[in-house]
Amino acid sequence: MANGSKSFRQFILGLLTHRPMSGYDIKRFLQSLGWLVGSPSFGSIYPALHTLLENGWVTVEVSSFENKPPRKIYTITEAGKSVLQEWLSHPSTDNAPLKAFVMRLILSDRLTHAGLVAHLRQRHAQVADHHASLERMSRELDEGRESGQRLALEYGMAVASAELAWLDSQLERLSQEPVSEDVLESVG
Amino acid sequence: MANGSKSFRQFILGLLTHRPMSGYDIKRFLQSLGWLVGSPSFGSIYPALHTLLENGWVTVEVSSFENKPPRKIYTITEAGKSVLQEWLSHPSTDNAPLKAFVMRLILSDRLTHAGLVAHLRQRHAQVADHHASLERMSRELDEGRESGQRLALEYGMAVASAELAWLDSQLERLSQEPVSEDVLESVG
DNA sequence: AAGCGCATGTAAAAGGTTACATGATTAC
DNA sequence: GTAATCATGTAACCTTTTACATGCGCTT
Repeated sequence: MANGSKSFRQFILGLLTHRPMSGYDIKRFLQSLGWLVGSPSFGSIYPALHTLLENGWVTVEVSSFENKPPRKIYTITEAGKSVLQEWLSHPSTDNAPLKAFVMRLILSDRLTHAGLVAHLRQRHAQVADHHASLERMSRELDEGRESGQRLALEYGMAVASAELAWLDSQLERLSQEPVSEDVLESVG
Repeated sequence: MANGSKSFRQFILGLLTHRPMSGYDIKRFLQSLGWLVGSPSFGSIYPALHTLLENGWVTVEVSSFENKPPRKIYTITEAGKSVLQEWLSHPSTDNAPLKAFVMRLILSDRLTHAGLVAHLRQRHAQVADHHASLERMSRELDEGRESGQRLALEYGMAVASAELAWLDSQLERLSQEPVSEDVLESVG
């Protein structure tokens, strides 16, 4: 494929469902999100937008806004919404150039209730595996030796535990909450 | 530089201070560590080892071990220990191809007590910034709108909080614990 | 008119994965 | 003898960063 990875273009396309944005807007948004999704450079953002445009999934409009240099505002098209929905419908089996879990979480407005639950559950399973792996390594490690490695394992387990707790609480909340109209809608 | 990023070669070199390993060993070790540091492929591990060898920072020994196919065991040299120490001595200002914090944590055996504290403190400051950024975004977000984004922010804050708590507890422990001989030694 | 912040763009280089090729050893 | 696991290696490809180049509009 031409420019940027598929999942990255998909994510940008998804962001444009929130509101029309320029490349600069996207950069700032991702920057403030920090390492939750990473902070891609302009060198990957602009080409990705060009590809989305070529595919007809977005439209551009140059907008000179209040004494500011002209900006290119990108808006998602119906075709764009359609392919996005198609992408979001099948769960991400592929690997994650940017943190796939958070990307999908940010776009979870466009997921069904069941889709969101499935996504959280899948993550829960993965993190539980990860935690178990670290715990096994920790047991196999000699007492006293390689204190740095032990420190890293404890760090990993602490973070994984917190993530599992959060996922549990969200899944709990989702199981109690009545299914709202919002999350049932698929395409806007 | 020739093969692999500098920080990746540095990390591999550091792992060899624990014990001599083959490329295969390194792969399995990183695999069980999961996404704590990422799981680089053989295509990046072997070339990195070759570069370390060319620089004279490691030596190889082919070892046919108990009915198994021959393996190339890499051992760190004195020159290797020297450059590793040099790398570890100045704090990582540069960006992180693999998770720099965890990499350094795993190698923290070779850090001084003060060096480890500094490393944890630096991470603490970064995570605190990150958390503050997410909190600010959360406040700026309209109620009810963009529920996915809010979910992602809460996720990020939950994980960041847990990390801060862990870092606090470790820094607390390190401030109480008498400085041991182990962590004062720099080169073995 | 020089400088700065905003904004877009692109080519080259770096970094890493995928896919393939090779070969030894054990088990069937 | 052939399949499976262990083990090493490499080249082509993909993605992303780095480092530039460009230009508008405001301020001094």
